[in-house]
Amino acid sequence: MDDDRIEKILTRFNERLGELGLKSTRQRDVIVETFFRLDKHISVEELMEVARADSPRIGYATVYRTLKLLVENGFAEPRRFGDGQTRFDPKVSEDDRHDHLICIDCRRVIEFRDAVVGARVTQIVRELGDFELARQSLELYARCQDDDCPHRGESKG
Amino acid sequence: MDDDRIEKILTRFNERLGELGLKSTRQRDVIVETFFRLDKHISVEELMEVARADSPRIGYATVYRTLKLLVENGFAEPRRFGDGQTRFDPKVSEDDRHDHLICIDCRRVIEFRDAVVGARVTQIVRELGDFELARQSLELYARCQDDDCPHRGESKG
DNA sequence: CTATTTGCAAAGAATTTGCACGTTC
DNA sequence: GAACGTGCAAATTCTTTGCAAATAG
Repeated sequence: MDDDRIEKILTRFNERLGELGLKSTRQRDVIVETFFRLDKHISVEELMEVARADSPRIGYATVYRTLKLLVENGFAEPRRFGDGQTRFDPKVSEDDRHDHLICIDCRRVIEFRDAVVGARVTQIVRELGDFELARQSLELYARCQDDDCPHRGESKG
Repeated sequence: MDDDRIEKILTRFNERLGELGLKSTRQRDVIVETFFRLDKHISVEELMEVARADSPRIGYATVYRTLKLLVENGFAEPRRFGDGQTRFDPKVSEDDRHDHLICIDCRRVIEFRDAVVGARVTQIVRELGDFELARQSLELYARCQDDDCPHRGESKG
């Protein structure tokens, strides 16, 4: 993601913090910028590592707390792909929603966007009753048939 | 789920164990029967508790290991609804797939079945390349507007 | 100045593993 | 009786929390 866009998101986030009576801090800025710069479903560990290049004393707690704020305010979506880790996907607007296909052999993750599913989900929510949809996630677990897929054919999941 | 169906599933599971060179045991039988009798996305803790009514000395490790076997062999699907726990849904056949809507305020979980999403997923997988779909999961996180929903309007997720 | 935030270390929660002993095939 | 499974406790991993010191508004 380019710097301009990141700056805009950061501004939006800091405005939101203001509304909530919370403060803008150097650490939060670094974490948020790093998060959007990396721009993919990233684990806390990966984010920490990169953020520490900027601010070496940033702690796990701060990263977890900042990610929580991002999620609660619609700037990020948590994802679980079945290895033990929670990953986070940046979310700039509703339009940039995407979902994932995960190879259960090689753990490769492929993103895809699909309007049909999105439209149908809207309909389903309406049919189920009076709900306000906050976020959604569709994960497809599959085996890729690539020759370079390690453990090919081993898994049974 | 009725006893007849459960017995059939248990037989299928034990046959599968045989194919893999693994053994049928009293504990596995109890866990599998309990799991299908409860017949809903259940946590390990809940399953343990009920299974122990039958076999008081069953341990967590055995339950985790048996659930893993069920998942690997297509008899169960792991689910994560955003509280810390993994839940498991029984899966008898492809036809009985369903997905979930989770209220982020009251944590109520509503199941739904939708053929449109299912059909579209098949198509998406084909378009993405050479994959063999193993399982899928669609979760919708929403706020219910019920008066008895606790924490109504509090969450920001 | 006061309330919020940070970083650290400790606590907590969920899950996995090592191993001596039991059980199936 | 050889191989696999069980139960326990300890270990691991991920995440949250308590608190004294630092910082933002």
